Amino acid sequence: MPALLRRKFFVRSVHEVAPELIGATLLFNGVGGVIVEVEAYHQTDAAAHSFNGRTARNAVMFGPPGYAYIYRSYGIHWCLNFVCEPEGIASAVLIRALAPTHGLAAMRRRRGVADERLLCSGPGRLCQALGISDKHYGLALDQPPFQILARGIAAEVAIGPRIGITKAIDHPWRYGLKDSRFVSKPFRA
DNA sequence: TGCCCGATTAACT
DNA sequence: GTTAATCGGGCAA
Repeated sequence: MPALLRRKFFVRSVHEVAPELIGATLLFNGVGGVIVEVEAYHQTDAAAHSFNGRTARNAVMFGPPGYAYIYRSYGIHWCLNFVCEPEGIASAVLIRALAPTHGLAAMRRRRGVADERLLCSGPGRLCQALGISDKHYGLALDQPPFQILARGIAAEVAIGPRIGITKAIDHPWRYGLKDSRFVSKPFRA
């Protein structure tokens, strides 16, 4: 059984942590899969929610690393982030897609679709499939209901520009598992 | 208080 | 390819 990722794993630059999360396994109440797509957001990055300072919504980003930052997107969806860097840097990694491996039946029930590729291929879909919402804001990532398992072998990581943002669009801070069918959008070769 | 807009998704043509 | 759904944050007034 692979090692559980501890708090210390997240006390580093988002640009170091994000690619290392590719291939790790994320479980929430035992439901989840292999992380195949993430994006890094640093406080000095105009696209980050923490860029304009601390607010009620982003407060957990300004606290210690290793906790879940969850926010409402477009008034409809929930999105999950892992807070990184030493406390106060206010940076996080957005979890964008999983390859489902655990609890497929629960995911299909919550999502209302059968196709594996539509269960967790997108940040909003992933949260719906795992049952993650604002109730879980600020929870520790190294304790239940979260379980994050280190990847066993090195993963081939694809890199590209981030999706769905209008600021700082040129930074190549999106990371994916090379050739995975479960990413939300393909990476350019 | 009012207004604009977004780290999205699904259902359209 | 386009667009509606839906609501809290952030800022102007």
